[in-house]
Amino acid sequence: MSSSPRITLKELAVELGVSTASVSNAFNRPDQLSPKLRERILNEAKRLGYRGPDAKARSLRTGRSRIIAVVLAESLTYSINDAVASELLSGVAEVLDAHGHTLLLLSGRQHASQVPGSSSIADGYIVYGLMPSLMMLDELPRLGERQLVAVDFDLEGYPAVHVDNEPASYAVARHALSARPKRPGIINLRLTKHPCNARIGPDQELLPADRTITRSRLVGFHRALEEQGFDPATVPMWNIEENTFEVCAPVIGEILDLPDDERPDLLLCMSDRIALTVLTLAEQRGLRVPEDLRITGFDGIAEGQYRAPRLTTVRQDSVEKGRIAARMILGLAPREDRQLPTELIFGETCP
Amino acid sequence: MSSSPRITLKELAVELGVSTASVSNAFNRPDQLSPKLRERILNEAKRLGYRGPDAKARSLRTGRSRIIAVVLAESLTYSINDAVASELLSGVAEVLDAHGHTLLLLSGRQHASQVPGSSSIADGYIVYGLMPSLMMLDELPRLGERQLVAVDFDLEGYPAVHVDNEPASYAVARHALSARPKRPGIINLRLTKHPCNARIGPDQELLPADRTITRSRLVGFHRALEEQGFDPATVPMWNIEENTFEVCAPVIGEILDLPDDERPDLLLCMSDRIALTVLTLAEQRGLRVPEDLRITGFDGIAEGQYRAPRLTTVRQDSVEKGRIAARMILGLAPREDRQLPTELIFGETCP
DNA sequence: GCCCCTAACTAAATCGATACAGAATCGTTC
DNA sequence: GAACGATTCTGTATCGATTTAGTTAGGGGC
Repeated sequence: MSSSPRITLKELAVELGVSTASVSNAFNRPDQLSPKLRERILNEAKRLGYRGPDAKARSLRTGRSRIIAVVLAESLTYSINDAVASELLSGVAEVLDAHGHTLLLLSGRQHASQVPGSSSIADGYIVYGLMPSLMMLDELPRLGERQLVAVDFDLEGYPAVHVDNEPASYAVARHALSARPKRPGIINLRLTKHPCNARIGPDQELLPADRTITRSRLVGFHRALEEQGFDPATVPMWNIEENTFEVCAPVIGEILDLPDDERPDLLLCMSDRIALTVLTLAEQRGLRVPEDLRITGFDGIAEGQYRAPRLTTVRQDSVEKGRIAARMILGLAPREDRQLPTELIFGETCP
Repeated sequence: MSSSPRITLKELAVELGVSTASVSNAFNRPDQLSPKLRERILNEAKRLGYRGPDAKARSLRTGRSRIIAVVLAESLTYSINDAVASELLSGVAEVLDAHGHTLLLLSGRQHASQVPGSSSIADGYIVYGLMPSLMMLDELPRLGERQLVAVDFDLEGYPAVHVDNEPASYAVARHALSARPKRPGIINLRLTKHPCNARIGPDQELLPADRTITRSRLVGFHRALEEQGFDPATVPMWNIEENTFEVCAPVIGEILDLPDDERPDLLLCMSDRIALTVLTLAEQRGLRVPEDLRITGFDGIAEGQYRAPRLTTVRQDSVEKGRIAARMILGLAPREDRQLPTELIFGETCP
């Protein structure tokens, strides 16, 4: 209502003839002053329209803001819409909410180009799936030691929350290969060092296995392939840069339009979004799933289980990942690497 | 890396033998000092691991934080998962992102119980669907004048962003009634002044029509009903307190379990979530849609259009609502009430 | 060589609170 | 009534930057 120059704690103190300390205490530590004075202060505050201690000043003085930031690899818009990312956010939000903290969303992209340090208002950072490349290596030393948790990637010196990507992708690939497909193929997600939205040639440099989840998933796929007598080096791979239909579709279209004797009859996909896009485009082309083409995903998003055929995939509990990361950042859980179990889902896209 | 006591701008200035003003300028106004000095400062900053100006201190001094808060009526967890709310967020995020702002998520519930003013760190507030009841009337005077935009409800003195709820619900109801159902019913969403998750009796007090969108929707339904010769007072109504399957299901179960001659053969629902729950539960009971039961929704969420039968509903562009609200808060659009158009979708649940 | 103007830099006030150490007040107890 | 401890309250340094007004240095014109 009143847009008049905001009144400050000090002015309120002068008005009442008490010290600023008492006014501060009236709001923050009721036990430090008499109930009578406290009430007088609170009444006068209400009368003058004092909004309570200014959060900016308080956070400067105390060093804490009760804000936890989630730094997202992709744009905010993407992350809010992406099923997996929003599950993570939901888990984080649940814990923060319960402990009186609020959630600040930062996109890794923007983060990079912005004025350095613009983000340091939060008490802690949950970094989700940021590539270790990018600006992160420059940017991260800015953050203190105990205020960062990595999710779905590894970062030297900070705790990370993962699922067991390698065993999980091994398991799903092993299951898929048990049907003895002739021409398996792999569709990766953000696996190459440099952006690449196409087939991966032999000379393409990949991200290191010990830092990124997608590389771990590939290791699992390869292990299963080898076990079944395939030479992983000869199994065709494609790379997708962004986990959206729009970005996936062209690459997948090319795969499906290969001549019959070159087109894979099994596609191991690194995300459900990719797998669902394969499914949609395959159906459009009149390919039968799973007869002509078997498909597996990774994530276990709801959308994959609604429609028929249901996706064969690995379910990971992203909500729980978010909860754990949030608890770590709030100091409610030990700050140590965590690896969550996954669950194989047998759908109809690869029975 | 270094968890050592963070270095400050002042210490950096002392180290370099220059004034704090120059260091500040080196980061904020390159044109205010010689390139040579600037480079020297930046190098030394990097060497000492100075993270750039502290955001807390800066925001206190400048009065701006480049943070915009979205205050959500429900819990954060709910809002992130809810299709409509997350569309809104996505629109907000898109604009904020493009203009170098970040997004803080606050839940209206928490907001109420927390220390007053705890939220005032943001430069502006987009309040989404908060009930005018609750604590809002107490809490809001805390906020300044030009830093608030209401979405999907009205608040004296602040601009609001809506869709044309009354005409839209009139249109969908009119369409539904053209099939001449015998026993129409209405399932409302958060319409009663006091919580009520059951049938609404004649003595229940409803929220005022001029402030809440659900009440406007009811007005539209009633107008269509009257036009078709029904007395709105005799048309049964139920109320749902939270737009989730779990909360909807019991109430809807009761409706569907009514004896055949009492069970509505048309249910006008105030959200797609409600309508989809009706659809699911009706199918479970072996009711035929639309033969035994016609259903209409409101929102136009994707989920309603994937499955068969597709939902007959009204599509509102929540992403655009978010964009507009964000532009208003950033001062990129005039601060005035906006009413967005909707689109009637003819699905199979009420052909 | 002198004056003046611009560019480069600095000193110090300020943003709005919190929290420490210490002062005043009060009621007990001996 | 003096001594004492607990309670209540105050004065002031401090958090880490930004910004205004002002000072110094450098360069051009005559």
